Amino acid sequence: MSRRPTIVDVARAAGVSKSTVSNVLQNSPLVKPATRKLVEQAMGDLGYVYNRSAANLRGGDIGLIGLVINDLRNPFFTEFAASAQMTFAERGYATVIANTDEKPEIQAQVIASMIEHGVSGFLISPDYVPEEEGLETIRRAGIPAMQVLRRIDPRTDVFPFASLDYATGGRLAAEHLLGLGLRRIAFVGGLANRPVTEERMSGYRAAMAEAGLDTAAFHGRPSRAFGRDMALALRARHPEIEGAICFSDLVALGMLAGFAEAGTRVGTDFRLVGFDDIEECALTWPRLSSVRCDVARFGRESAEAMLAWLEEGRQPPPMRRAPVELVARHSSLGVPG
Amino acid sequence: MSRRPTIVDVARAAGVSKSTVSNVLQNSPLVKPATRKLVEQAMGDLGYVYNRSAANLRGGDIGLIGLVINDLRNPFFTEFAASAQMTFAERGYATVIANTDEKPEIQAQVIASMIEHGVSGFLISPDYVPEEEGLETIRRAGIPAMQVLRRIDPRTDVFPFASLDYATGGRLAAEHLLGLGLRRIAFVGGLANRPVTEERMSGYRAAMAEAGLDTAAFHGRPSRAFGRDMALALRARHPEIEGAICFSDLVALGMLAGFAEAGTRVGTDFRLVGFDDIEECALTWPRLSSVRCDVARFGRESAEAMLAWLEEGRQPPPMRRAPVELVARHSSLGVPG
DNA sequence: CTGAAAGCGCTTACAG
DNA sequence: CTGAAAGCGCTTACAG
Repeated sequence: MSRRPTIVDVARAAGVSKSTVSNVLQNSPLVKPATRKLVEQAMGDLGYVYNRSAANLRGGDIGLIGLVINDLRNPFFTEFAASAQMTFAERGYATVIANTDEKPEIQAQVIASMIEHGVSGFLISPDYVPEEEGLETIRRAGIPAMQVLRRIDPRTDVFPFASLDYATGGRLAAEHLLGLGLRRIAFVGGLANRPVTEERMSGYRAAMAEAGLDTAAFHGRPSRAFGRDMALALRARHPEIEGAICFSDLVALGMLAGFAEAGTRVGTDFRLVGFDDIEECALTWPRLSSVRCDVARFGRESAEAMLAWLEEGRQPPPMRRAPVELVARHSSLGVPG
Repeated sequence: MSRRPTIVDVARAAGVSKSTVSNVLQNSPLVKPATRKLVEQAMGDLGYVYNRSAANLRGGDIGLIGLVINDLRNPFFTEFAASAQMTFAERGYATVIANTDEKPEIQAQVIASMIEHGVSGFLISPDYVPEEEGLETIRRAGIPAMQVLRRIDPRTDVFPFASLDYATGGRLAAEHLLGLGLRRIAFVGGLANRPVTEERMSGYRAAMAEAGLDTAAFHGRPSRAFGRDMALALRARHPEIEGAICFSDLVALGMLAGFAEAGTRVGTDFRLVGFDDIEECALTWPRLSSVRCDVARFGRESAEAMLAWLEEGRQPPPMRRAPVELVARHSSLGVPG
C-alpha cells in the first residue's frame, strides 16, 4: 500500500501551493472558484484523505466527542448512547464510545485514553464510585464535560449535570396506583442507597406519606432476573401487597414474566408500573404501564447542549431535570373487555 | 486554561532532552531506570498528557478502531458492539463507534469521517445496499477492514467476512420441531430476499424438503411489533399452522406477547423457536427456545481477529462461520408439570 | 487572491 | 545511555 497523498501532492497535481489547498479545505472565501475547482479535481483524482491528526496538531478542534457509558447493554443506556451519537454525527462530530461495565478502573482508563486521543468534549454517564477522585483527570485536562443520568462529581459548576425528573416520576406512579384504590404498594428493584434509587423512591415515599400509608421496598439489581424472582417471592411471602412501582422497566418486565409463571393476572390481581418506558412496554401482554423518560430525546438534548458549549461557549446550567410523564396501560388499569 | 504541557516541558523539568522523554514514552529499554524515574516524576508533576495525534503524524499507529453498526438499538447488535469494544479497550485500543440506522448515506459518511480520524482498522456490520460501491473507499485508503454478520462487499479476499452459521441454525430449529411431531411449520419474520433471511431459512427449507413437507414464510421487519401482529394474524387466518421458527428473538418475543393476548398457550397449542438466544429468552414465561448464536463471544472473536491482523499481519480467512446450537425451552417443549 | 515560511508535539535514525 | 536534528501533514499569519 503506497502512502496516502498529502496536500503537497494535491498542490503539485493542481499546480498551486499547498497553502491554497489548505484554504480550499478550510472553505476559505479567499480562493477563486476556478482554483477551488482545480484543487477539488486533483483531490478526487488522487483519492486524497484529510488527515485530522495533522490538522489537530496545529491547533484546531479534532471534532471528536467522548461518550462514556456505564452499561451499554442496558436498553435504556443504549438508547441514550445511540441518540447522542447520531446527533453528534449529524453535526459532523465523530464519537468515541466506551462501555465501562460499571467498573471504575475501566472508566478511569477509557477517560485517560480519550484525553490522549484529543476529544473535544465528554458526555459521561458514570459509574457510582464516590470514593474515587471523580472527574478530576478531565478537569486538569481542561476539557468540557457533562455528567448525565448519574452525578459522580459534586462540582456541577465545572461538570454540569443533566438527568430526568425521577422524583416526580415516582410520585406520579404512586399517585396513579393510590388513585386506583390501592393501599399496599411496594417499590421493587434498584440497589439501596444509590442516588437514582433514592430519587425514584422519594416521590413514592412522599405520596405514600401524604396518604398516611407505609412503604415497603425490595431492593436488588435492576434486571429482568431480579424482577422475575421478586414476583414469585411476593406471591409466596407477601400476598398482602396489591401493587408495585418498579425501579426500571427491566425489573417490571421480569415481574411480568414471574407473574405469568405464578398464574397471577397483572392489572387485576396485581398492579404494576415500570420506569423508563422503553419501547417494549407497549408490546408486552398485558401492556406495561410506565413512567416515560423519553431517553432518546434526552440523549439528543444532551448532545445538543454539549455542542452549544463547544461551539458557542454556552456552558449548560449546573443542574437540569428533564420532565417525565406517566403512561398508564393494562398492567395498572387492567385489560379492557 | 493554559496550554497542555508537552514533552519539551517535561524534558526541561526533568533536566533531560525531549528525545529521552520520548524514549520513556516508548518504553525503550535504552533508558536508565533512574532517568526514567526522573522523567515519570516530572510527568506526574506537570500533569502531562500524551498527544496521540502528534505521535500518529510521525508515522505510528493511532490505536483507534472504527466500529460501524447498522442498528445499535437492536440488542443483538448492541451485544456485538459492546463485546468488541470491550475487547479492543482491554488491548489498549479506543473505539470510534457509529450507528448507521441502516442508512447507506450515513454509513458512507461515518466511514469517511473515521478514515479522516485515522482509524487503524474497521469492523463493519453494514447495511444492505448492493448497488452502492461497497467498501471501496476503505480499500482505497488501504485500511484493514472486516465485514461481519452481513456481507456487503463480495471481495472477501480484501474484506474478510465473518458471521454465524445461520443455515445450520435454521436446520436445527426445523429438525427440533419435526422431531416433536409437527408437520405444519412456518418461518416468521425477516425481510424477504435479504441474505441473512435466506440463510436462516435455507436450513429450514432443506429440513422440510427432506421430510416431504411444504414450507410457509411470513416475511416482515424483525421487530417485536411484527411478531405480535403475526401471532394474532396466524391465529385468525392460519389456524392449521402448529409451530414457527422466527427470524429473530425479537420476532419470537413479539409472538409470545401476541399469543398471550390471543389466549394461545405457547409450547402446547403452538410451538415456537426464536433465533439468536438473547438473554431475555431464559427470562420470559414460558421460556423461549432459540438458536444460540453467542454474539458476545462472536464480538470478542471478531475483535481479536482484527487485532491479530493489525498487530501480527495475520489476515483473517475470507469466510468464517461461527457455530450455533439449539437451546430447547418451554416454548417448544411445553411447560413441565 | 496566492505562495513561502514557521511551527504544532511527537518519533526516529544518527552522533556522540 | 543521551542529545541534536529532521520531518510527519497540516494551518496560520504574513508578504506579495
